Amino acid sequence: MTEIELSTEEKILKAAEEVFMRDGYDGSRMQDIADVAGINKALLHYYFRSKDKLFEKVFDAKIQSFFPKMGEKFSQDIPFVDKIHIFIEGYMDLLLKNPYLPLFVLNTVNNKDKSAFIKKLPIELSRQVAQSYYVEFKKGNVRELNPAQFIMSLMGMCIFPFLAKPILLDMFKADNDTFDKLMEERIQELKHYVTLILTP
Amino acid sequence: MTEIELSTEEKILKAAEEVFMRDGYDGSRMQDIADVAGINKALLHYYFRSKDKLFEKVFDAKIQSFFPKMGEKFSQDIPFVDKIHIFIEGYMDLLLKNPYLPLFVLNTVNNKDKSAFIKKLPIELSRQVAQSYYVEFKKGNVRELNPAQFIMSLMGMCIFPFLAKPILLDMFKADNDTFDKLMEERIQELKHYVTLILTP
DNA sequence: AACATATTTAACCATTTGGTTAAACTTATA
DNA sequence: TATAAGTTTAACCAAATGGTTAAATATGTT
Repeated sequence: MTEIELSTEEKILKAAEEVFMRDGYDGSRMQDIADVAGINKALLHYYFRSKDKLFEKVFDAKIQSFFPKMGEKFSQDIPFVDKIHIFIEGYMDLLLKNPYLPLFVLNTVNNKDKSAFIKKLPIELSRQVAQSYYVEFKKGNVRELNPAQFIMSLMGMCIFPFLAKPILLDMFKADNDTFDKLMEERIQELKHYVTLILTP
Repeated sequence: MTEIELSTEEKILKAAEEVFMRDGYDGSRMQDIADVAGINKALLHYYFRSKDKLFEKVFDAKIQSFFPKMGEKFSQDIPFVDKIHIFIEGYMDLLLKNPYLPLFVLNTVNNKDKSAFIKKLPIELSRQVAQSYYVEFKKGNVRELNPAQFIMSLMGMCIFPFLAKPILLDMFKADNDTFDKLMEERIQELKHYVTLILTP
């Protein structure tokens, strides 16, 4: 295990990500972030002027690391159902590596002071999916449905377990590993569901 | 329109519900709740000793008003698919009347200081659904699947649009009424989806 | 070495916030 | 009407919190 020395700026961003993800914007304390980063509070304000600025940096970084990967998938010239299967695999994989991200993003867009952050989300992606659906529908390869409703369902099915994770852990008396295994299983189950929904 | 004079306690609970739902626990201010209730802060502490106590009262009241109605539905002796259809109708209806509730509950159970609140949720309901599924599966009336995965999907499909509402409003350039109509439509669409998933 | 620049810290400040106190006002009841 | 109990308020308090300042310490450059 080679210890790589992070720069102070990187240490701060890493700590801020951890704390903001765990405690939310309002629940996070600058002192807390400083402690986790192993520095003091004034240094935090030296690097990132304010809590708001720091939060925006963290949010941007997470979004950038998360969504772009998804976009490419839909450019490929393969059947719509296969695209959705690939989406499910890729998305669930990202969620397994970033289990707190959904609540983080949803809280941000629902926060009265942070609703402008909606503009940072890749909403074109959903249009891409809808367009891709219609192409395939005209070919008679998929059942008739409202693509907007389908996308909401798809997202909901993928994301929900991560939002409700504490409830599920309690319900199944499970630990993190068991949860991850359940999510791995889930990938197959969801692929099955969407096939049933989409196949004419 | 007959104006009904609410008691101070009722006014406080109503205001607290509004503020906690909108701003979350950490984002809510006792002064804010007092203002909305049209009283002053000391009176708030006279009726409900602390922010924590008040929050718990609001949480309990919302949970009580929300979940019990769902339980009865599964006692009826009708086909499993019909039970799920009735669940979708009832649940979406409750969500339309309480659009902020999902984020409120999910934030609460994910909050490090509030995870004990998980115990207040009706997790037996999901066991009831699972049991109901197996009875029907033995009769060969439903496809083979993992009921836990199915329930997560069902909940996710119902809840997700309400969590992502600000994003959807922006995406569709829609207002609240349009959103509600989209959700009414969604009831039929979801009933269709679960039929496809469950029918052998 | 000398100088400038970047980094780090302890001490401090103003505001916000949950919560308290003591006094005043209502209401009902003996 | 006197008294007790419940209700309401203004003023206050201590702790927490985001943010600032000025001085100290490294680091690199000439």
